[in-house]
Amino acid sequence: MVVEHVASDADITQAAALMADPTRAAMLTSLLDGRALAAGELARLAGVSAATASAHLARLLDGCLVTVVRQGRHRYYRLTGHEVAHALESLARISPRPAVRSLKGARQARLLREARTCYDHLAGQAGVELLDRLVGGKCLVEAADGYEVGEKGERILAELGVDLAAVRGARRRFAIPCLDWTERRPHLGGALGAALTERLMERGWFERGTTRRALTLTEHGRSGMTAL
Amino acid sequence: MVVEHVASDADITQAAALMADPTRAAMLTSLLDGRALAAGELARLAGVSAATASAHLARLLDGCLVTVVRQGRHRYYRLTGHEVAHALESLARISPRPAVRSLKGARQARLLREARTCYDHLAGQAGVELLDRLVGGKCLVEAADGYEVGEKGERILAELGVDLAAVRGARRRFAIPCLDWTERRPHLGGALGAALTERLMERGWFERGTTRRALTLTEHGRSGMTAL
DNA sequence: GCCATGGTTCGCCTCACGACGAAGCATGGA
DNA sequence: TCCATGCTTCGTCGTGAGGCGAACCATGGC
Repeated sequence: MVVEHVASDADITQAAALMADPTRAAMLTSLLDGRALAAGELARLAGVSAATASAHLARLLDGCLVTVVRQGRHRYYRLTGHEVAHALESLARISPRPAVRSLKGARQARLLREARTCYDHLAGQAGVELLDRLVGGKCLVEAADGYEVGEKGERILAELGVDLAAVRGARRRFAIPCLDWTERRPHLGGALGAALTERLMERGWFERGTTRRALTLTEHGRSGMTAL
Repeated sequence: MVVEHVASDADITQAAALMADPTRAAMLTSLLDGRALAAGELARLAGVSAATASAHLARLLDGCLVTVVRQGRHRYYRLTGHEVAHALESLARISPRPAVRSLKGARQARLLREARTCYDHLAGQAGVELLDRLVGGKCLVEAADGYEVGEKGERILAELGVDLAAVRGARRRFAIPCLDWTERRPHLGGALGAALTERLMERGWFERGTTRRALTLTEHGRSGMTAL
């Protein structure tokens, strides 16, 4: 009899070891807001090669810290659940400085939930609302392969500056529902989602926050959104 | 710009790395109940040599996960604060099984708080109460070097089967206050604390729990305690 | 069917970490 | 003063984890 609490210890070391590597920690903290990110995106964020990232993601997957969803040729990784996020936060809270950062963190998380970019298109509460309004107003109609643009939609998108012909020409799915991981409902992804987001940014509907992927809906954007 | 959240990441990896090693995890979980344990005790619990344990403890100290108190030739290590305990618990909660164990853990922690052994003497609520009663009843009186036994004390200790002469002959401090890390008040340590605890166990005041260091105060013990 | 792109697998290298024994300090008791 | 004990420091060794490039699958668009 050498060690007590054997079972607990094993669990702790397994999870802790997965979080102990800088590369994996960068990946995990990037996923902290609940989004799902593609493997390549995570590799870029962590600053490692695709091969290295793949190995790390496989280990995180094996340790049940993340789950993966295949979507086309992408694999979207996401934290398994709030326990993982919770553990990451409690670890970050240890050492030098105390509670100050946690307030900032909570505020930042809230901002990210309100509106953010998901890779290159709008997500968060605002993203989900936008898709709701576009579909509800028959601007977009569900199609076999995502969404198609209705008559009213063509007019509105043109007004917003979206070049539909160019969007259709992109080497990319046209308009697809993308599951929003904080709202658990879809927002608009695909080439159209990206182009529309770009135009809305240009027209001042949103402003970039401190985190770069965090967005805030401006007054102008709010009135534009309700007018849809 | 490669990695976001740089500061957080660093903190996470540092703390996580310290918890990721099985030896350190064993030490940390042994300290989870808030006690302070001597370096040698931790080495034994983790199943490593004194040299190895020393190196690990130095790292834990450096990472601010534990603090140390020198007491004679012993060095008592203890978790820095509840954040550390919290992080350990949240890590243990990840992976395979969900909440079931946490209930068991909470129960066990409560049992340990009520009564336990601190190396070889009584600690926890019962340990603190015992010292309170012994001092309150003038069985023990404070001395320069801890406690001395009063007239009434000699009689009572004899009744309980404590061989005072033998205790005084031990190569060890006679009777000292030992800070109880869950109650934050002293219980009785030293040779007398150990001998008295041994006698009380023999007389059935306490029964060993599942964790071996956990004790439960029996009815017999309860009446004996109040009669002091 | 062909190419471009996103991910994974494979093989190799490096280096940091953990383990131990022996030796070195400190403390406390006789 | 001397010894026993508790813990740390030092030197050495072995293993394992992380990093990369190249080659290998899978998917989607033309």
